[in-house]
Amino acid sequence: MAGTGFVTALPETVRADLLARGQVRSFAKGQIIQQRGDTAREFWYIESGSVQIGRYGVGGRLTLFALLGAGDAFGELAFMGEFPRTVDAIAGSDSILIRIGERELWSLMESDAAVTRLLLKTMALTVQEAFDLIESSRNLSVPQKLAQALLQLSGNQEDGTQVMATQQDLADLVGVSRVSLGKAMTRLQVAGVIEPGYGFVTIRDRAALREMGAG
Amino acid sequence: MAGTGFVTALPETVRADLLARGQVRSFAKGQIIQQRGDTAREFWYIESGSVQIGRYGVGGRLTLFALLGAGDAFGELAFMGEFPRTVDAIAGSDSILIRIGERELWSLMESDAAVTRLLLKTMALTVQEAFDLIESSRNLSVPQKLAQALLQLSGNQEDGTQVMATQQDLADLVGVSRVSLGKAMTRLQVAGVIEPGYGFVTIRDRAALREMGAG
DNA sequence: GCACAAATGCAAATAAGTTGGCATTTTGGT
DNA sequence: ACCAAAATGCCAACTTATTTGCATTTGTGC
Repeated sequence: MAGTGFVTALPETVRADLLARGQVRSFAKGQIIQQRGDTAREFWYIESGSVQIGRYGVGGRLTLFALLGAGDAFGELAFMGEFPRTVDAIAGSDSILIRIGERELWSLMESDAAVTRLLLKTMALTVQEAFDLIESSRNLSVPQKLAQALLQLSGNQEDGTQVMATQQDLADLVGVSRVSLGKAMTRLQVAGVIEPGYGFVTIRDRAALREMGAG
Repeated sequence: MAGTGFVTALPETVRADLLARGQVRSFAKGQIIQQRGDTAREFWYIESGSVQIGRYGVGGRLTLFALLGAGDAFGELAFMGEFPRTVDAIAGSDSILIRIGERELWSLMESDAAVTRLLLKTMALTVQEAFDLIESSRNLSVPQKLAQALLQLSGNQEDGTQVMATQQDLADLVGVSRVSLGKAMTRLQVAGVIEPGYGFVTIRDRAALREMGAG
């Protein structure tokens, strides 16, 4: 369980607060949680399941910015920016989310300065990771980009973790075709750092993966 | 004069405050204003000149995130995020900047809530534009990307404005080789929407440019 | 106005990725 | 155990962009 790091996981203390104040919502796989243009300013915490953050362009073309997992949160963007949502959020699998409304979040921020600081820091981090994504998408080969994506998706787990994502998911995230991603996958496999599965990828050697992503 | 919109221009009232509290610094073309890893948390306002925001990777490879101009500001990122700079800032031409230190900015934020809100909104906007950049870099052709970049760089000026940037600058910003950018430039030229110059580009038809960038 | 640096123009070879289509494998449900 | 859907593997033609190298133009400083 871990996101791309795009929205960092919240500390336990904050999580408890959110669970207490928020409402539980469940979403079926593929269901839309929010879409571009929504004016509702809500904050979401992922209790279980996974959420895809991206944009559906013309022609059904999908641009993924992040694959979030349990423990991740999202929605601080429209909240801070005071403008409509500019990204779509879709349940990547059957998921249970905690919804925190605008008012609840404000009061939470007031009652606990740590929450505010966290949101700010999170947003700043988001910018950095967006920059990282831009930089890597320009200067790295597909295998390298895949290596980085898998590192992020596997969080800080030990070797042997499974990243639950199809090759299509990863392709949308990395920004290449499924064909190219498949080839990159094979490259990483023969290098012995990962083991492809059906709907998931097993991380064999994080250290080597990190090395490939940097090179 | 206008930036990519990455960091929106500040309102006049705030500008006056900054000028009053900040220190004037001048930088020669090519001079480094800040670089990755710097721990100083400063906020900069561009009085005149231009600033390149990006990263110098291995092999001297440059990834530009924004070309800022007079009226733009930058530096709120490390400020909010409370971590070292993760981008380089370099004077694109002889420039005069106003430096606002960490303490001054804090007091400014306290004395005027509008400043805080502005910084937040600016940062949220930055994220959105970073997402825009990612999306367009994946789904658009080079001419389309160039059209978008030129639109941003020309701000809201009327037709006939000159964007001061070399083809190499634009290539680094758009994320393609100079050759590819040159071709795209020609395409836009024959379409009659721009007129390339030596070190600058004249915007002939913003409406048409917008249309090309979207298609 | 001359020399030099910077910026642009151009072309062929090369590399990388996409597209579209189809076959194969795996999984979950009945 | 079987079937349908989902995911993966694979191929060839095509498109796009990069690389390398050099020529030409434009601007700047003496």
